[in-house]
Amino acid sequence: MFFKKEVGTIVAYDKSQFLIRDIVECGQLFRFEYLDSSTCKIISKNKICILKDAPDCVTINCDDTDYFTDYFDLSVDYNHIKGILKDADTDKALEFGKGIRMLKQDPVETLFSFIVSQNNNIPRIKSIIAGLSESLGEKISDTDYAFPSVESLASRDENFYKSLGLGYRAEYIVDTARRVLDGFDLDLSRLSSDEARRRLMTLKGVGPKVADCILLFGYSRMDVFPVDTWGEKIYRDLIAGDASSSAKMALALRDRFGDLAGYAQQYLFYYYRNNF
DNA sequence: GACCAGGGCAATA
DNA sequence: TATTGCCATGGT
Repeated sequence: MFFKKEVGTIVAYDKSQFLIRDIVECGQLFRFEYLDSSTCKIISKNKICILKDAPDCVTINCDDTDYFTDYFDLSVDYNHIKGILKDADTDKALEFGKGIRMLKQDPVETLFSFIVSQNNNIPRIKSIIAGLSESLGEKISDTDYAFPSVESLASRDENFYKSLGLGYRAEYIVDTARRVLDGFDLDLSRLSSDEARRRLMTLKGVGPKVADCILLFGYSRMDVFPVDTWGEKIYRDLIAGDASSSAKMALALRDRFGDLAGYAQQYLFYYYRNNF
């Protein structure tokens, strides 16, 4: 155990496996904002936390310490996981992103966020999601808004989302919001990851890569390995010199890392994206 | 002013 | 089943 809960604060003591920068910049999260060089605000669903970096620890200020203890996956020892994943191919990535936590994000927020993410860059994804939240989300502080509910997302039409800069993804948001309201079951707990992936892919705007991101970040399915342009580079370096179809590359990478594929993917993605 | 971005869809073969 | 062109928009 490397954390302590107090009233309104969680203290994470082990900075060899908990670093603000690695957590927010490794590509899993879009709702964060640096307040100064050592302070960062994260909004998840309808909850806010403030992370502060200190010499020997990181403090997490929030109203709901139980929620964020789970959110930051604090009961898991990531140094143990890194020990299992460590080999000549992963060594540098594990060290580079040593402070990563796999955030347990809200399924609805993850679903819509990663529909927005397709063929898009991270700064623009962040600004679009901020716009969605400000225009449709519940106000939760003087300056902050919750991620919109499915009901509010379904209440607007395609033109509204185009005006927010969503482009051709506008219809995906409208269609998916209506599907969920119409009874699409977001409880995937009884399904295998392959079954869950197939079901998510019946939603418009959700293909193999986005489905894997939703499973990994929204459902804590660690046996998936989302493959995008960076995943392709990782495949070429670690598995084979030539690229294959994204489905086959994802399968090969899953096969290589097994139940820890999702962790491996995050360390490798973050390392590749910042070093190549 | 290209080129790219945490890709997916629909039309082809 | 596997490939190909297109898609809106803004960051770099």
